[in-house]
Order: sequence, then structure tokens, then C-alpha cells
Amino acid sequence: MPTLQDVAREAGVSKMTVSNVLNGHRDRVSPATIARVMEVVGRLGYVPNATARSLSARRSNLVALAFPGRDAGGIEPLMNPHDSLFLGEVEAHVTQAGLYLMAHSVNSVESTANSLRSWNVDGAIFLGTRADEVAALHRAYEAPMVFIDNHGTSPQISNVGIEDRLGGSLAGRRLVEAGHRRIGFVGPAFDEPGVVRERHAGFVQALAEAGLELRPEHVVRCNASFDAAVDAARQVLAAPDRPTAVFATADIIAAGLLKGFVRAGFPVPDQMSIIGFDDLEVARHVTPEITTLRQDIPGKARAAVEVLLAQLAQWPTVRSERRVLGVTLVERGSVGPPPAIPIN
Amino acid sequence: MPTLQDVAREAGVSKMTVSNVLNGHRDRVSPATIARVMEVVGRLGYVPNATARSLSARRSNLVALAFPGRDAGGIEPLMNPHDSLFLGEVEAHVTQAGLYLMAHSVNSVESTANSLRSWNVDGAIFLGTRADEVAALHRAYEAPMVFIDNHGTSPQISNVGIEDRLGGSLAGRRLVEAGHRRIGFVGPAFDEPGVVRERHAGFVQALAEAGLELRPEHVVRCNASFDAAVDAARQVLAAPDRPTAVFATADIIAAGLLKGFVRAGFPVPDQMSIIGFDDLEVARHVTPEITTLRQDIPGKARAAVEVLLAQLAQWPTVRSERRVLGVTLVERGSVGPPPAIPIN
DNA sequence: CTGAAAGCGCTTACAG
DNA sequence: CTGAAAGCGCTTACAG
Repeated sequence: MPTLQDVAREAGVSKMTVSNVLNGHRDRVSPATIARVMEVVGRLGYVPNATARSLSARRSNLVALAFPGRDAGGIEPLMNPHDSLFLGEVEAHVTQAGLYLMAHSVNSVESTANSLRSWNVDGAIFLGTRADEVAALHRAYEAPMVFIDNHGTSPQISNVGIEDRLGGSLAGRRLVEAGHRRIGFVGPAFDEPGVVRERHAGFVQALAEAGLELRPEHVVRCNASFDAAVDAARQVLAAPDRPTAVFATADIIAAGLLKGFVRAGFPVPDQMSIIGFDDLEVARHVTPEITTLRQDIPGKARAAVEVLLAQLAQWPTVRSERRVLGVTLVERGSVGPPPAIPIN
Repeated sequence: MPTLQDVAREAGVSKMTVSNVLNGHRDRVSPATIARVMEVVGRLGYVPNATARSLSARRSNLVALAFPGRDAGGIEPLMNPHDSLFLGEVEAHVTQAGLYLMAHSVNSVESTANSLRSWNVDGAIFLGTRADEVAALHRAYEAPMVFIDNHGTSPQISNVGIEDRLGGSLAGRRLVEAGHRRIGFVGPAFDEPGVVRERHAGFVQALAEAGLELRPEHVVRCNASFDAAVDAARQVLAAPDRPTAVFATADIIAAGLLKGFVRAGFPVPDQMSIIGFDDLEVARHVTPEITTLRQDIPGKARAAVEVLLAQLAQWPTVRSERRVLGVTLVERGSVGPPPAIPIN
């Protein structure tokens, strides 16, 4: 494996001239020398050693994407289409920018911070971290960091997210508009700040504007998993004063509910309406297809990388940036009017 | 950020003693010294610099997972649940082993090889590479490499895959057993060696054993995308001597076909039977749920990392290893007998 | 426009 | 059991 030294010798110049050529400081080198060096680089198949470069330049060209690990209590890491799609997009943009992506599941803030420090990563993007973890991370490692979908963090924290609250309220309005008066909510816990809490808040607000309230017995806890949602359908149906429509905070939940309702003899949307969130592929796989709030995941990934690159360029002058992407209602087939003749 | 030097000074020992303690060469150090060093490490919050370590040790602790990029002509990178699930599992095992994962989309073999060389990665796992790329990769970079789902590569190439041919033949047999005589095949191109070709071969063989043949007009090309499969359904229905059942080489295709068939007025399984492959979540999302050939993706990821670690341990004595995981038929609701009263 | 020197933070023989 | 020295392959001021 040829080194800088080899190239320099072969081209009859010093190592640092080669370095200058390779790093684009070409104003410091004569065109003839550049040509000679490039020829040798090509002939020898020279590839710079990234670890050596990182060590001496104190810049690694490494970006980490951190996502919730197994210990985070959720489903398997990256089982979630949102996270995997996001990762794929981030990788593409990071590569595009000439950087490298380290994929890292976070099981503990400490070990994650240590990995970042150890590799001296230039920056990191975090999926699914809580507000307290955000703070700890910033304390443990000084580098540009962009968080995704965080709510309730200080404005000094760079964040890319979507209009979760608006999404929730659009969902609520859509169901109200369809004529529903008893509307349920199905989603994960929302006692901590986060997307679910925001969506819930927007939803409650929309109901309130219509003079309706979200009754506690119409709120069903359910993780973002299909099977959990199939079960949750039973709880919805068993609730006193059964709702005629539900807002699910994720399409995968909506899809599970759909199966659960139909299985229990409640066709959708004839006997039960459902509105989802995300507009993942699953929303179109099922029949009827799910009416949902669309978010732009590739756009979010692009924004996250943009914000990170901007911070890298400014570093160490941190100027935090918060970006909020829109959501739009996608009409499909899972919302209808309340049943004229309810079952039961 | 404290360095080895700082720890050494503080503990009153040499750098290399600290290094020995940290790298587990503890037999070379007295218990008392170990304790003192560890105390200082903890107190200072020392984290070894991975790039420095890589540079001097000529071992990076970095493993790359390469997956098809945008230019590979498929869908968006990692949109595919198989790849993203696999990635998540690999990350977990790699981390478990104290290594780090670099995620890398491959758009060209050259640039991928350069990245591997540049970072001096200890090994790599490759998803979705063709036989010719495999060879080029091995030529371009000397390190343990494990390929996934390759067929037709030489035995010196380490590979982890599944019984694709058996899967195809189980699919064929199942449909024959259900009484079908006109059976179609829907999947991507299979002119090159690969999983699709194997599944096709097994399928054809199963039909042959039943005295049936796969008629060319009953073979429909279709990429592994839901929308493409919805379209493909029309082609299946329009074929002369319309089949009463189809084998789809991927669940996502099966799901699309299901939607296409139902939309066209052909209920599944009453008028049309479908059998899929993979047993991804989508197979259970739809109604009826899809009968499919299950493969163990987490198991494949585990095996891939195992094989890679084994080679790392032996390196540079390469002993290639090929692992083939089983497939099993999962009965669900998309296969029935041929229609007693066919439509049309 | 070009180069000699120092240094990034580690590990690796080697010596004692 | 412990350490001094050399070196991994680069980049960074600095000097000319």
C-alpha cells in the first residue's frame, strides 16, 4: 500500500507538496507539479490513510448517526421504517459530502459519547433521544450535533423535526369534519416531551375547537408495533361509549388497528374510521389504504445533514439551528362518516 | 481531552504500561499498577484515541457494512426491510464485539474499495453484490470479507446465504399440492446468478416433478417494489391461459400482487393464490395474510458477523467459510385451491 | 511555489 | 514486571 512518502519520492517532491495537492490547496502548487503528482497518484493507486489524516488534522471526516438500540426498550433497532429510511438518506448525503458514516446504536449515553470521542467524530445526528440525554451528550462531547424530532429542548440545541402538533390537529379536524363525535387516540406513552405528546396536544385542541373532548377511556396506549396495535383494537372496541373513529400516532399502529377492527367485525371505514401518521409504505399496503399525515423523511434527513454541515463549517462557533418541516394530510380510504347503523 | 501520556504521568508509569493495562496484556503488569492505572483512567475520564490506535496498530477495529446505493439501480438504499433489518442486527453484533460499524452504500466498486482501504477497515460484509464485483473487491482490498446471498461465486469467497433453491421448490410444491396446474412466477430478472435465479430454478423443478411446466407467458418481470407488483398483477391476469396461482420471489411483490388482483376483481385466495418469500412484516399486514417462505434475517446477520470475526482472528490465514441457512414454509391465508368457477 | 521539522496519540518490538 | 525509542502516515505552522 503506497504512502504519501512513496508518492512524493516518485514525483520528486516533498510529502507536503503532495499533501497540498491532495487537499485542494492547489494555489500553493504550480500546475506542472500538480499534474506530476496526480499522475503518480493515479499510477500508484495511492489512497490516503484516513486514520493518519484524522490523527494529524484533528478532524476525522467521520459523522455518526445514532439510533435507539435494543436497550432503549423499543422494537429491534432499525426495524422501524422511519429510522432505516432516514439512515439510508443520511448516508447518501454524508457520502456526497465526502464524509463517512458511522452507524451507532445507543444503549447508553456514556458509551455513545465515548465512541464519538474515541473516533473524534466531526459531528453526529441523533435519532430518538430524550431531552435529558441530549444535555448529557452535549456535556460529554464537544462537536456539532443535530437532534431529530426532539421537543422541549433548549434553542441552543440544533434540531430537525416536523409540525407534529399541527399534524395532530389536522387529524382531529379531519375526523370531526367527517362527522365523528366520539373519537379515540391510540399511541405510545406521552408523559414526556416528544412527538407523541405534540401530536396528542394538537389532536386534543382540534377536538376542543369542535366542542368535543378526548375522554380518558378513549385513549389507548400502544407501542409502534403492528401486533400491539392489533390487540389495541380490542381495547378501543371495548371502551364505554365506543368511539367511531381513532387517530393513531403512527401508520404501523393504524395498520394494526385496521386488522384488529376488521377481524372483530368492524369494517373500516364503514363501522370505524382510522387516521394514521407518517405516510410510510404500510399505509398503502393495506386495504382500505390509510388516510394519514404525511411527513417528508428524506427531506428531514437532507435537512439534518445540511444543518450538520453548516455547523461543521462554522465550528467551533456554534450557531444552533432549528428546522421544522411541514406535514400534509393524505386522503385515502380509511376515513368515512360515522356508521348510520352502528353494530351492537 | 486527556491522552495516554496524561494518564501515564498521573499514575507515575510509562505510556506503554498504561497501554498494556488498557489492551488486556495484564499479565505483563502487576496488580497494584493495574489498579493505579485504572483509577487514573476513571478519574480523568480517559478514552483512547481510536484513530491513533488504528494508525499504530495497523488494525482499525472498524467493520464496514456495504449495501447497494442509489446507482445500483434498485429502490432507495435501505428502503428494503431486509437490508435495514440486517444492518441493525449486524450493528448490534459488531458493537457487542467491541468493533465499530461503518455504513457504506456502494455505487461503484472502486470508490467502495478506496473507502475500505482509506480507513483500513478490518473487514467488511457485503449486501447485494454481483459475482464480478465480488472478485473486483477482493482484488482491490486485502481483508476478510463476507458476502451475503451470493450464488455462483468460488468457494474461496466467504458467503452467508439461505436455501433459495429449496425455498423456490417448496413454493412450487405447495401450489401444486393445492391443486394448481397453471402457476405463474413473478420476480426480478434472473439472467445472472443470484437468489432470484435459484428460487426460480427450484420452483421450475418442483413444477417439473409434478409434470408441469412454467410457461414463458406466465413469467412476469417485476422489481421488488409494491407499486411495480400492483402493475404486474394486471400482466398476470392478462396472460393467455391465465394462471390460478403465482409464486412471488419477495413478500413485497406478493403484497402488491394481492392488491392488484383484488382490485381487478380476483379475490385471494378464492380466485387466485399467492405465495411469497422472506416472511417480512408486510406478509402479515395485508389481508389475507401471505403464505410465504420464511428466512431468518437476524440469523443471517449473526452468522455473517461470526464468520467475519472468525476470519479476523485467523487473518491473514484466510479460511473461507460458506454458511447456508434454512427456509421454512409459513402457512397463512393466501393459498387455496384453484377456483371451482373461474371468473371469465 | 516548495520543503524540513515537529507532532498528532497511540503500539510494537526490544531490552532489562 | 517495566520503560525508552522508534514509528504508524499524515498535516500544520513556519521559513525561505
